Amino acid sequence: MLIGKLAELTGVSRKAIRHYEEIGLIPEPDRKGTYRDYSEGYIPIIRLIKKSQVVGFSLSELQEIVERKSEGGEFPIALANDLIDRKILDINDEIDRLNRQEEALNQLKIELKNTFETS
Amino acid sequence: MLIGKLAELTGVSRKAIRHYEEIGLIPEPDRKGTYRDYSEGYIPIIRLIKKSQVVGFSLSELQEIVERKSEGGEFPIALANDLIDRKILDINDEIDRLNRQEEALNQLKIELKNTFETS
DNA sequence: CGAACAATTACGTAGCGTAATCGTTT
DNA sequence: GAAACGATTACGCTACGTAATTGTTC
Repeated sequence: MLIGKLAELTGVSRKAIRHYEEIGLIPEPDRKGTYRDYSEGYIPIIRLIKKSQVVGFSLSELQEIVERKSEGGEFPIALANDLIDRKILDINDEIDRLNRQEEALNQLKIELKNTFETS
Repeated sequence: MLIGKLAELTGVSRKAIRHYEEIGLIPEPDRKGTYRDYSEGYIPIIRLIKKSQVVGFSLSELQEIVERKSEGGEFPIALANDLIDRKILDINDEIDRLNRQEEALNQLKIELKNTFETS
């Protein structure tokens, strides 16, 4: 199928799909003339990338998993679990950071009030 | 003072300071020959930028406040309060998003387990 | 041949870090 | 003249969006 069809079926833009190819995340498909010609096998790969991004993974973090999937090997469960566990830790760190930012902002509000309030 | 001194006094890199100038966040300083020559007034401005970044503000969000400070006008309290309130809302949205991501990741772990576990 | 689709650059986004090359001040 | 400091490009990073221009397939 052509790139437009793959984009439609996966909900991922043509530009994004070409981007994945450019950075070596997915293998280069065959060409029908100058047009990229994707096999059905690309559908689950693109979908996996999309789903993974939604839960916070960057494209570089997906390299190894996607590679193995593209090679048709079995899904690397242990690796996936490790990535997930690390990502959960990262997310919690980020949440903590944001909570501290919020705290600091509330402090700032109070300081501004005390400094400028005409009471 | 030269840029190295300003960088040292504020804890902000020379490159960052030049960057603020490039994007019009701070006014162009005088030159002593080809060297940038900063007045004392730049110190609080650079420090304000740094502090604001720590609590989550982007450089573009600081444009208006920094401009007024550079012009020597009085500090725009109402504007600052609005920015802070909006930022707090943004942070809470982001925290919610991260919590949903974490939830999704935990779901994913369970699914992987159910799918591949040899029990 | 025209409609529909695709291909290939290339710039923009945020905020600088990191060279690389070269001029300046003491 | 050397040491120390500064200046000016320009590329790198994240993940594509958005043109702009041009070729291709039916």
